[in-house]
Amino acid sequence: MTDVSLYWLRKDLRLSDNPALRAALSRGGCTVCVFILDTESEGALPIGAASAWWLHHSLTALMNEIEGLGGKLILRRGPSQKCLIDLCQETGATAVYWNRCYEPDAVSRDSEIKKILKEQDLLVESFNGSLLHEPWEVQTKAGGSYGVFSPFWKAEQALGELPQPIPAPKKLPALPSAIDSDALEDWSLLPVAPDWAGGLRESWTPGETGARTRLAAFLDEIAQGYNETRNRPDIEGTSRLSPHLAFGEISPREIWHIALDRVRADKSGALEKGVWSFLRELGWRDFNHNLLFYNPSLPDTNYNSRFDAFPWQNDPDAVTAWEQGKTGYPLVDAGMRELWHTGFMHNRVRMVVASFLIKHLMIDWRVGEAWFRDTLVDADLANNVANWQWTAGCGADAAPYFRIFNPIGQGEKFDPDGLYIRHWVPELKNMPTKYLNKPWEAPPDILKTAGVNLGKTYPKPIVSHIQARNRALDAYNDIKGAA
DNA sequence: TTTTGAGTTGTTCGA
DNA sequence: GTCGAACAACTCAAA
Repeated sequence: MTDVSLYWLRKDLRLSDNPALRAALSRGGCTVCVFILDTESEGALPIGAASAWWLHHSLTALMNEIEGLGGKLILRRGPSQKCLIDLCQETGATAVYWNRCYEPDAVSRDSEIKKILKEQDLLVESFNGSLLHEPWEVQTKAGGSYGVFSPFWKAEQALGELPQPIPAPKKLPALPSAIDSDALEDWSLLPVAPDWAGGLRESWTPGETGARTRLAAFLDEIAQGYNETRNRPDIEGTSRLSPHLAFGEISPREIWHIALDRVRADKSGALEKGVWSFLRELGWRDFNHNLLFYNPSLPDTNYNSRFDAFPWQNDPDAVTAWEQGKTGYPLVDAGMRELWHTGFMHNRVRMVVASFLIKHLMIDWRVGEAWFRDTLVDADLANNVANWQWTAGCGADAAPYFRIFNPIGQGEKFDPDGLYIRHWVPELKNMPTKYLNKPWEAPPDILKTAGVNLGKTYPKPIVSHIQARNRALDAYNDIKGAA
């Protein structure tokens, strides 16, 4: 009679550099891999439609990988705790392993499950499979948690070398007997009618192999110029690894090692600067998870309570215009349409559209956060919430409030030839570059030649930039002295 | 305990 | 067109 171990997958849909999987396998005997679709546990967030699409394809890729190694991925749906207990009974498992999650609801759920399973005399172990360093590893000299990025990053780097990645297993033991598994198709993670996923299919390859290909392409072609190209939505200048990271298809520690190995092998030294800027973004990812871990109310509460008095506007029409990419500001609209079409938006444009919603429209950052979480393939609570609060000015280490992005200037600066705007806002594609970001200033004959009829073929701006800017500055001024 | 230096991503205005 | 300063003080983290 061999021991059976359970490996519970969550945000770690990969075989490489997987400490929980290694622990389960190293116990010998048989390892049952299970993914649970949990929409019922306390605090379980409804998964966004774009993320659901990604999850479906990531699980498909993972199932193929596992079967290729002789194993099987078991799918179950229901409250995590019940599914795990059922599976232990069905398989006779005596140990359960997982890689840790850090969101408040996941932490409390997992702690409870660990306690219950241990009470049943099961061996339970959890690991870090998702962060460079876990929140409690990076501490101030006084033993507290960091609220400012720079010292956090400095302290994190001072922790020393990260362990080498764990190689993927060469084979996975077949299960001794048949174990019930849901069919992935029955989870209905894909859109049926209408099938809006065409843009996603063209843009992405979910799964561990897709993640590695993306990283390799980034290091080969993009990393060297990353410092400059990262700000350009009109060119492929970023890594686009965020959804792969969000689902744990590649570990940040493995990215770290692969990238730094490339820097060391590069005699010219041209890669170093870009790669370090990129790795710093992994530091931000850790920082955001750290913030959420120590501030569990971050998703719905201003980190800086002074903003509790901010006069957010209730304006459903403005929100709809923003969501649909019909604000009349071409860069904002391009970004929102890219998001809707591909489940992604370039980082520079995310800042512009977020600033626009919060400051020009004075809509509560939580409204934008919810929309992003529902539509982004890389939707991640910690990153999303921390970045929205940062933009609003109420977050940790936040942007100063008077930093209000000018949607016109940002377009002229970072999409200088208008390629990005013309792609996502095709009704403006014949506008001369000079007026592309401000079609309302174009003379009538230019508009006519470009086939643009403002208010008909493309909206007039829903707010005036200068008036909206001044209104936002006034509102900030009003809450300045608030407690 | 007090002091000190520093702090992702911008815009506007006036010289 | 380019450049520096103003925009706000406040809080964090370390010495």
